[in-house]
Amino acid sequence: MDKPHRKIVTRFAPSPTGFMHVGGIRTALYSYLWARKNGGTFILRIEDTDKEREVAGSMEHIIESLKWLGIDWDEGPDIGGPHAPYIQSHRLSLYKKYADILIKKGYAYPDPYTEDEVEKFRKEAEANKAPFLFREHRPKEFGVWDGTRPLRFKVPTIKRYEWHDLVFGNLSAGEEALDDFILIKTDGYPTYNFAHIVDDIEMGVTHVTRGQEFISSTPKFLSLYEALGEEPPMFATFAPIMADDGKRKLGKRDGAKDILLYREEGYLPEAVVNFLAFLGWNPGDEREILTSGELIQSFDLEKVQKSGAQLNDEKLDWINREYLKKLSYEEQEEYISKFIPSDLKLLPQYTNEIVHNITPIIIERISKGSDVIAMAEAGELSYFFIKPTLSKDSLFFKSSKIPGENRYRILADYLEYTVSLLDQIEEALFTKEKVKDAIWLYAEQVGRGDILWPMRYALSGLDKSPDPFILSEIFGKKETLSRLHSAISLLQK
RNA sequence: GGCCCCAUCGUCUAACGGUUAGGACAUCGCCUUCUCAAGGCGGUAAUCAGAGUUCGAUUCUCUGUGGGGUCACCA
Repeated sequence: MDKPHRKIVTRFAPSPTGFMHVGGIRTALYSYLWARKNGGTFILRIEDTDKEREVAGSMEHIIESLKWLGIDWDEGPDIGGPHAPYIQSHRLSLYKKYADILIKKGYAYPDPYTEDEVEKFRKEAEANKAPFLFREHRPKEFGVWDGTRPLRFKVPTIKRYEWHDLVFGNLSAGEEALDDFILIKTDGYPTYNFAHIVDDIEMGVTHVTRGQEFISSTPKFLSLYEALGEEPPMFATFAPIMADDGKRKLGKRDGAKDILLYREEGYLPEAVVNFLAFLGWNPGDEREILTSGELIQSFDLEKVQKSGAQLNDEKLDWINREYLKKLSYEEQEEYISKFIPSDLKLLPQYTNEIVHNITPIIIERISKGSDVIAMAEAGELSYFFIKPTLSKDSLFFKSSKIPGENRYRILADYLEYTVSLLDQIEEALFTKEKVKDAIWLYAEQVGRGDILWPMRYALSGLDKSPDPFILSEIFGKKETLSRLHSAISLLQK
């Protein structure tokens, strides 16, 4: 392995056509990790040469997405840099300069055909089941380009190209992959094919990371580098992230969602980064949870998977949970309070102390990234703040093991005795251990299910909830007894 | 249709040509002395098919099959 003598420069170059989803983010992440691993430069460049498809606000949205994930860049549209500007539409004179060089060298010419004529050629090729090649219709004489016609590249040599890709290894393509593509459109903007190469040359990009869809146009890029007399960069191509059925590249139609939605759903940025890094790469050992520092250290483009990977939401949930557990207590508290619905926050019962107390059990109960929201919506959080509305039927139903006409009175008696036991505990010592000790002997005698369920239900009002001991501790003695009394009086009616 | 690429448990993946094919998520079972969740322990589960090379193929070669990409004044 020879050491690179040039500083490594990578770039992420999205076009501002909407939000970022996992596919684009993963490409950005790999590019970023590679630059950071090698102490190189990571550039953010905006490729806005298609004014038709551009969506207003996309650039800001992309920047926000990357920042949320902690992916930062050394040069970019927001921070500038030695190769500014970093927005292609602000660099038109540069593309013109390169176009003139190509014209001078005889490697560019105005396309003499109308769009309809070109379309006809394309149809003919299709009818003959042959790939469409513009160069077969290349005019004998090149006219003078005045900007009213598209400027086309004249492929210098028609030959088979072979090149090395960091991910895919040795690749090659035949002559049919080579064609006279458009450099500058009639609207004056360069095409991606032209602009990205000019920029990569100008910005000194050493490693081009990109999606698999660009493999087949690589010979065109290579021949353009050749015509310009420039050394091409290293390529690292990534297989696409696949949709749920594993058969199609994940697209916005398949539910690929805005990466920022993950933030709203309660996923931590570190978890999303960890998850995406592992979608098509792994450190080669059995670690699954890697901090971004460890990711940078272990990352290797050559170990990136060649085949497309499917999104696995459950694994994301698991990773997110792991990160949630790693947060400090204060961070967990902050995280939880962000997801408590605002109407609950307006209640007089809502206090920082309660949030503080419920944090560990909420964290423990989160099984999905979006569970916090789900719990909030289902009112599962609210029982900490609002005294539950109980019904006699629920108590009866769940405690049906107690037979006979007197079951309500029996239950009430149980709860009364529970109250008397708890009442003996000092308020300051009202911990889950103490409560458990006090209740347990009694519960063993009476029947655990019979007594623990009504107690838990009286406290939470829910079928499924944390155990009654932890609930008692969180509510405190006063509130615990008050809730038990409410249940008793209901049963005595 | 031409060209290019890919192929290990359901999913993400590991394995100098020699491993009882490993791990993680999911799933199933047990434990965690009431529920749910979390946690602990354990189980089920894979080399696309067929040839060839080799003492020996997940690994190398070929063919087939399946899948993906591409053939724009989109990126």
